[in-house]
Formats: sequence, structure tokens, C-alpha cells
Amino acid sequence: MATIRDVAREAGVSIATVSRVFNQSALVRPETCEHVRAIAARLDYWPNGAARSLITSRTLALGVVLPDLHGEFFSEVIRGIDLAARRERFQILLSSSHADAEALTSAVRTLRGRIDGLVVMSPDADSARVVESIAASLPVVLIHSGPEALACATLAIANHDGALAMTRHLTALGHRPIAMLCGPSRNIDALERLRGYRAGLAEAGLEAEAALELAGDFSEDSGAASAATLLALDPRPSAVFCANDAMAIGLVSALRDAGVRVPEEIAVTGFDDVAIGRYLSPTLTTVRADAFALGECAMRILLPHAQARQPVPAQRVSLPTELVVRASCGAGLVPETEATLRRRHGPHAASARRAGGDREIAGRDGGRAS
Amino acid sequence: MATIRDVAREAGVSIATVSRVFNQSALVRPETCEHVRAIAARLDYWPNGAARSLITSRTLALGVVLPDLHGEFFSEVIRGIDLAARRERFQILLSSSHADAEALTSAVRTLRGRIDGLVVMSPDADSARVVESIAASLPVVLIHSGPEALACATLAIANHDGALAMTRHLTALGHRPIAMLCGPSRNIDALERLRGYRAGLAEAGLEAEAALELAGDFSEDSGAASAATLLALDPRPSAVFCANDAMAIGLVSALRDAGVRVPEEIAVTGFDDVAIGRYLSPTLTTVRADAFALGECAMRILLPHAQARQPVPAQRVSLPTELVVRASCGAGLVPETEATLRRRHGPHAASARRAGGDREIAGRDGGRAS
DNA sequence: GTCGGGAGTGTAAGCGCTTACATCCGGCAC
DNA sequence: GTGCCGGATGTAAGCGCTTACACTCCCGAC
Repeated sequence: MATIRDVAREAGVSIATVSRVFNQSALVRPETCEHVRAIAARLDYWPNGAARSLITSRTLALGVVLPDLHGEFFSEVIRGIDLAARRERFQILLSSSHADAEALTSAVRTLRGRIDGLVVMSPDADSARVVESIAASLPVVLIHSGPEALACATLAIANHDGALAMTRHLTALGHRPIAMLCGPSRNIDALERLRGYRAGLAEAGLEAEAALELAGDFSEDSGAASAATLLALDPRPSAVFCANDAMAIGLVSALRDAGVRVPEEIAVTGFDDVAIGRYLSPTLTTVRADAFALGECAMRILLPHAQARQPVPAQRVSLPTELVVRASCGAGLVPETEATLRRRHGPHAASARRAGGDREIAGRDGGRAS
Repeated sequence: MATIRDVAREAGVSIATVSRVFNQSALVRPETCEHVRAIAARLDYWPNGAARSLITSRTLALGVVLPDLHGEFFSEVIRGIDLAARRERFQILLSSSHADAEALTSAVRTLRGRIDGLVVMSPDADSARVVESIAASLPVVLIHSGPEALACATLAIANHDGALAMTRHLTALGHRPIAMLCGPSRNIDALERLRGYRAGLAEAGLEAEAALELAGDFSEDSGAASAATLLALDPRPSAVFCANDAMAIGLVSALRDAGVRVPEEIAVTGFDDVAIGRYLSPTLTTVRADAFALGECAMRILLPHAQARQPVPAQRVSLPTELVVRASCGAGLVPETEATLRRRHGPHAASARRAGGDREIAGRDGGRAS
């Protein structure tokens, strides 16, 4: 691999001149510049990134640490991050599956000196501490939905509000009892969604019951597996709010196999709004948590500070969610009981598929907040 | 940020000793080692990756260049790559959306000096040339399904064989005419699938007809959009083989909206085997192209050479596909006409959902080959 | 006692680059 | 002609690290 010295020798100039050519310095005579570029092209030379970043202490790279890469949600987050980063000519160093705080610490260490900033997505509480401690020396944004205040820039999904909106929607449609298929018991997002569900029940004067809170783990299989438990409940719930779409999809499939009609006999709703939700039968009523926007938003917060190499001030930004009413909740079947509902949703039958207008912003108090 | 010199001064040793401590050199007295580690921990020191890789010319990072990040397929490829890379303590530098050869070249340049090896996934022919030219100076694996031989290590999906197996399956079930919903016209994978479809028709003595080859672009929407064209065909096809699952999902959804029963009136099949295929109604008959395995396999080829920093010898590895028979093809409805088919597939009704045994390896001549 | 050798540590070079500063040179004002 | 200025280029330091080689002990063999 050719180095700057090879090019300089070959071009009959000093390495400083070659360097200037590759750094758009205006101080190089056009002819010299041309000549150097020609030689560089011939030798297939391009500045070495490591050497460059060693002296400039800027790497034009950002670290992205995720808990996992499974499923559409993470993939969309990465896409959002990647797109925003590329716009500013930043590379992405991806690192995943950091189950515990220790793994996270060591991941961050290996990244040191290779990145100008970091996005950490972590659904567990310990990792938040680790990130807090890094935040002083490296621009960091933490994607974390826990309710507590942290000493670093935090981006949260409005899980609670989204789940509340969904539960309100189900109670307003007259569903009861309403069950919840929960996510992993130590997952912050899952817990916040559960909180929102409970708040929604309370608002409608319904009581939260342990028997109605089914265990799940965010996988399609766990959704399918919960069908039996669900059908054995007495009284049988008229609606099930699943903590994510994957479980809702698994559950609908298992219910269909069991000969139970959705939404006529049991309504099923999800959370996330995965792409195929609008193509399922019945189309899936869910809460849109815009994963792409999440990644993009994290970048919007991080990038200016990464470029300036200055710590991101502690702040808390919440990304609003939207209630997406389609068919699986039974809207359109059950007469609506509240005039407000009708006004807010507009028509939303099964035919609302692919319509953009079937959405309502639920996270009214989302948006920016410190 | 503390440097090696700070630690050395504080610990009262030379920088060489500190360096040795962090490189597991056996030459350091245990007490010294302990002492240095303590100081390092106190100063929150960790070796700078850029400096390290500048002198060792190893980065413990691999570049991954993808055409796009949209959809489950890519996300699974990345997951496979990430997992395999992590096992060998390699980081992943992700770079996507390199539409053309030029963008690819510049992406590779920015990566130079930051990576020990590279995986490029590219469905277009020009990029293959770019990769070929890099292969001499950097270990590279190209994921590319074009039929031509290339001067670099190439990993291909057995698109042709998979599509052939699917078409055979459909003809054997007695379907005709059989339409194909194609992918992007310049996409190699899409073209190879089309080739396989045509070969399958020819085998069955059927003629390929332009009218039966519908235009699509791999998106759910394009699948849905093709429903009208399809239904207007005369004679109406009894089966449609979609070049990927996303289009099949969109098509099934649009057909359902149009009141056409799948598979009774029209059978629909896909390619990829996305996770939710088994949860759809009807469950989706498709060709499994194991994206996770693809990423993993690319790493298996690349990693040894990346570690040794030696070019990957030109070779061609093909990843076999499997025919996954579920309900959307109408198997179980239509009496099977060939004894061989029955023997190969075993029972496969709608209830085959979630069964592992409903799969048959189609790419018999896949596997390793040079 | 002398010597050799190996274990532990230090010294210094240099990876490929950027950049402050030095140098050179041509042109222009006087 | 001299001096000055500024544009173009060169020189050299040094980013934080690894590692070849040098050095210093200390111990055991003789």
C-alpha cells in the first residue's frame, strides 16, 4: 500500500504538499495539485485513516452499541442512524449483544480512540450507569426509556403514553376484560408499556389483575404460546394488548389455528408498527414507535457534539408514539361509544389498509422536553 | 484522556512496560503488572485503538458494505456477520447504500487503514469490478450472485436453483399458467430467480411468456400493485411466484382485498423465508435463503485471511437454498401428480406451521464449489 | 571469583499522517 | 538595486503506541 512518502517522492514534492492536496488546502498551486492527484491515482494512494485520526484526534466514526440485532426494530434504528451519519460523512462502528454492563464497558473500551461519539441503546438499568460515566469524556446519546433522570443525554420512546393511548382506545371500544401480553420482565420498554396499560385500565375504572398480565418475551413464538393461557381465562378477555407486534402476530396466528376469530371474538393489538402490519389479516392495530426516527433523532442530538468533540449536555428527549388504528382491534365492528373517538379516528375499517390517514398522534406530551 | 505516558510516569515505569502489561506479555513481573493495572484503572486509561493499529497495521475491524439496509434480509446478514466477527473479537464498520460503483470506491477508500478485511454485498455488475481491483490489497469477500467468474472470493445465493425448485413444485402441483412477479430489472438476484423460473417452465414443457413476467421492485407495495395486472390476465394464472417474500405478502393482501382466495383461486409463493412467513394466513410457501448463514459464511471465508492479512484466494462459494412448502402454494389442496413429489415433500398441509420438517433442500448442487 | 545467561525493564525508532514554522522566490514599490 | 511581502513549498515535530535491541541485575556453574 502506497504511503504519502511514496507519492511525494514520485511527484517530486514534499509530503506536506501531498497532504495539503488531500486536505483541500487552497495553498497549493493548481498544477501541482493536479500533478499530485495524478500520481496518487496511479499509485492507488489514499490517506490512511488511522494515521490521520491519530494526529487530528477526529475519526469521522461513531460507535453504535445495541443489545441485539434481531428483528425489524433494531434494523430500522440502524438505518436511521446510518443515513443521518452518512449525511455528515461519518462511519458507523457497530457493536451488539451487550447483555450486561460489563460487556458494555469492554465494548466501549475497544471503541476508544476509534470513534468521535457513541449511541448506546440499552433496555437495562445497569448500562445506564456505565454510559453516564463515559459521557464526560465522549459525546454519548443513550437510548433508554427508563423514567429516572440520568446524567447524560437520553432519548426515550414514549412507551407509557403509547400504551396508555392503546388501552384507552380498547376501553373506549367497549372491550373488557383487556389482557396484556407482556415483554421480558427486566426490559424497561416492556415495563413502561405495562405501566401505560395499567394506567389506561385505571382511567376506565377497571382493575389491573395479575391473571390478565401474561408473560412473554417479544418473540412470535411466545405470542403463539400464550394463546392457550389466554383462552383458558375466565372470563375470557375480549382484547389482548401485546407489548410488541411480533407477539401479536404469533398470537393472531395461534388463535386462528384454534378457530378463534380476530377481532370478532378476541381483539389483538401490538406495539412498534412493523412494516407488514398493514398487510396482515386482519390488519394490525398497533402503536407506532418510529424506529427509523429514533435512530435519526439520536444522531441529530449526537452529531453536532461529535463534530465539535464536546460532551453532549444531559437532557431528556422523548420520541412520541402514534396510535395506528386498523382492523385487529375490532374498531369498525364494535359501535364506538364515544363521540370524541369517532371524531379523532375518522373511518377505519379493514379497508383503511395503506391509507396514511388512519393514524393519530397519541404522544401529545411527547416531543422535546428537558 | 490519559495516555500511556501518563500511566508510565504515575506508575514509575517506562512506557514499554505499560505497553507490555496491556499486551499480555509474559515478561512483566506480576507485582509490576498488578501495579500498572491499578494505576491505569485509576486514570481510566485504555490503549488508543488508532495508535495501536497504526503501528501494528492490524485494526481488528472489518468493513461491511451493503447496498441498502431496508428489510429483514439485510438485517439478518448483518447479524450473521456481527456474530461471527465478534467471536474473533472483530469490530464491524458498516457502510450502506452504495448505489453505484463510484460510491462504492469512495466508501472503500474511507475505510482504508481502518479495516483488516471487507465484505461487499452488491447486486449490480459494475461493483464486482471495483471489488476485484481491491482484492489484491485487502482481504475481500464479495456477496454477489451473478453467474460470471470473478477474480475474487465470491459468495452467491443459489437463486437459480431455488427458483427452479419452486417452479418445479408449482408445476408438479398442476398449476398453470404460472406467473412470476419479478424484482428490480437490474438486480442480479432477481434476474437469476427469473432464469430459474424460466428453466422450471421449460422442464415442464411450458412456454415462458412476457405477459406472465410482471414487473416488481421487491417492495410490499409493488406486490400489492401487481394484483390488478394479474387479475386482468387471460387466462388467469393459477399460481404466482414472487421474487421475494415482501412482494408475496403485498400481493396476498391485495388479492384478499379483491375477494380472491389464496391459494384456492390463485396460489402465491415467495423467496427469502422471512420470519413471519409461518404466521401469515395462508402460511407462505417460499424458498429459504438463509440471510444469517450468508453473513456467517462470508465471515468464515474472510476471517482467517483478515487475521493473517493475506488476500482471499479467488473462489466461488454458493449458499444452497431450501424449498419451504407451507399453505400458500395450494399443496394439500391440489392432488399431487407426481409420486416423486410426494416422496420428497412428505405431508405438508396448512398445519405444517412451525414444523421444522416441512423443509427440503433444493440446492443439491449448491454447497462448496470453485 | 568469574562468567554466561535469562528475566525484567528501559531506550528509542518509527507506523503515516497533519501542521506550525521556516524557507524560498518572484514581483512590486521605492 | 534594494527591501518587503505574500504565495508556494519544504522541514520537522509529534499524535500514542509497539517492539527490536540494549541494558542491568542476579543466580548458578565452573
